[in-house]
Amino acid sequence: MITNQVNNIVELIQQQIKDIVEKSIKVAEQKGELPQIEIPEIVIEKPREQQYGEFSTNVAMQITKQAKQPPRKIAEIIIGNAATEGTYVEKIDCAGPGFINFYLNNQWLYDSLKLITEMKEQYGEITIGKGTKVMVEFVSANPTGPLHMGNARGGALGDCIASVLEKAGYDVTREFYVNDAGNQIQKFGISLEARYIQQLKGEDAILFPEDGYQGEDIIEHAKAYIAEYGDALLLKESEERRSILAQYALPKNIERIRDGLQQYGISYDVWFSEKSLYDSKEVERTISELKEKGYTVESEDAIWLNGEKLGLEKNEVLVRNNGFPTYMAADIAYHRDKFVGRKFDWVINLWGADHHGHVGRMKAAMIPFGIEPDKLQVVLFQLVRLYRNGEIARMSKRTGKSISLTDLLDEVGKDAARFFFNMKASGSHLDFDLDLAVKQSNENPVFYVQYAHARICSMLAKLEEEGIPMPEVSKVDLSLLKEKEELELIKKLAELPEEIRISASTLEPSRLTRYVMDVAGGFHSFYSACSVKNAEEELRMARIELAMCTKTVIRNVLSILKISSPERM
RNA sequence: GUGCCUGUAGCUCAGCUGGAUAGAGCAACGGACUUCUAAUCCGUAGGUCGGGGGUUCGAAUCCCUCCAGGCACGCCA
Repeated sequence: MITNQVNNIVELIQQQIKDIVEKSIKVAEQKGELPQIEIPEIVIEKPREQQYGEFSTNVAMQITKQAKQPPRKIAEIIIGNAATEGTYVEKIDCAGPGFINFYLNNQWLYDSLKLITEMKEQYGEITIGKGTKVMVEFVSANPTGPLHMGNARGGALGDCIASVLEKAGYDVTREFYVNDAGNQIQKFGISLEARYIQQLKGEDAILFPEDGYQGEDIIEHAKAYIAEYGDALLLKESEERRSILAQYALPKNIERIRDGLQQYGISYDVWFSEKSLYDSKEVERTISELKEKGYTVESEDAIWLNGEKLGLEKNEVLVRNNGFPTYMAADIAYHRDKFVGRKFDWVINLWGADHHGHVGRMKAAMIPFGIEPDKLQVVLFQLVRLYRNGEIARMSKRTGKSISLTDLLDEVGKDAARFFFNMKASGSHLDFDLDLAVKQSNENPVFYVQYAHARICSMLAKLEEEGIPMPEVSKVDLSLLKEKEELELIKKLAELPEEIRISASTLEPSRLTRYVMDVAGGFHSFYSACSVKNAEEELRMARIELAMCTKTVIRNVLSILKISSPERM
């Protein structure tokens, strides 16, 4: 049944079932048992209850009106005409109000194990992306200070979304947009200047701007500059002084951000500079194009994006009355470049939920350039609350400052951080329990999963030590695996490609985190119910094969999440 | 005030393109280590799916309304 084309057995079976149903309906039409039916999209689902088989469909209920017969009757007719030869389907019956339930023979499970053994680290890879060029832009933190918890969640989410899309066959580019131009860089310079003067001439020498960056890191930059270059800037014009200080500190901050993300397991394909959009006149060009196409209005000495024409609630300023473009203008130019300049077919942005107001505007702003707005997709994630000792934690234990990504990594480590941020759907609020993340106990799901992997490794090592030969899949009789725990575990393993498919299409890698917890649980149950070492030789071989496949699946999922798979714990 | 997100077991969350008796982990309680790692396993208990209305053969899921929490409504980004 396995061919090189098949990499998702669950999908294959669902297709088989759809074919069975469609053909059966056609046959029934010919026999006159059913009138001509416009067959709807056949939905195959997994029944909650084991007793209802592996898959079920509700077509009989969907076509009740067309068939002019009660659903159970229709189901009986479909079952009566179903041809299951050459498929994994063993039995079909009808239950409840008219569900058609499909029971499979175990061969699909054994074939899945063979598939895992053949594909190894590639198991789980599918081709639904068909090489589509997709960009995932995430974190894109302001380089005016350290990375915070929002960046940490966005980083874990964005990176894992990118990985999942790669597994699903997309051509993925990870990008960081560096906001190295515009207002906040001005503010950065003003803040640095104030700290610089305060360092040299005392706290009261200059009033620190109310909307300046308050962080300690600004003071540290000022001190570092003075240590390196002294007080010569005091003699310069303010504007030049600010610019020099900003240009001094900015690269340092970007470097720190890069290092922090590297520690976190994230590396980007592209670091895209906002400033480059000004330097290349791309912002200007974008604004004139909007103007030419009639999407702008001018009033109060400013140039506005015509919101009404784009179905928006209000107009948005593109060029201020002082002649400087807004962030919005630069962002439109940036996204135009993603599609028009760099030819991405699909662009995914990860933004904190506080930016949700910006989503509709940006998508609409693509229309003037002939870009389908839905090609720009924004994944919003809710913000993070840290808990320590059962209370909201705002400050770092070590530094006393607000908790940065680096602090988090120091405190809980990369594995726990990435696991926890990917445990919940992006849209749900996240309470991050710092105590739990480092707890080495069964309360901590990271350890639960990693322990399953370590347990397999150690078991296999022990068997090898005792001189027990490792199996060759072609010689193993997998059909010996028929204990409940064995079958449950294999079923889980067989679902990986389907889990990847769903995670990719919903952009929810959290699904995989929960999946790998299930796999680990399945293994632990198998482990305590079925002895490998003490099984009769043939069975032992099959069980070793199952354990090795489990190891492969856990590794593959953890590697998507960029979490380590320890061999011993 | 307007818009968006969230509300499911004691806690943290799945399920939400409508389907069969609403699921999982943790916590609680009771069991299992002379046996391949007990960082584990097995079992028990736990629910007005925020409230109320509606649509439907059927609603946690769709519509309306109210309540609670978060966020956004800048010539900030």
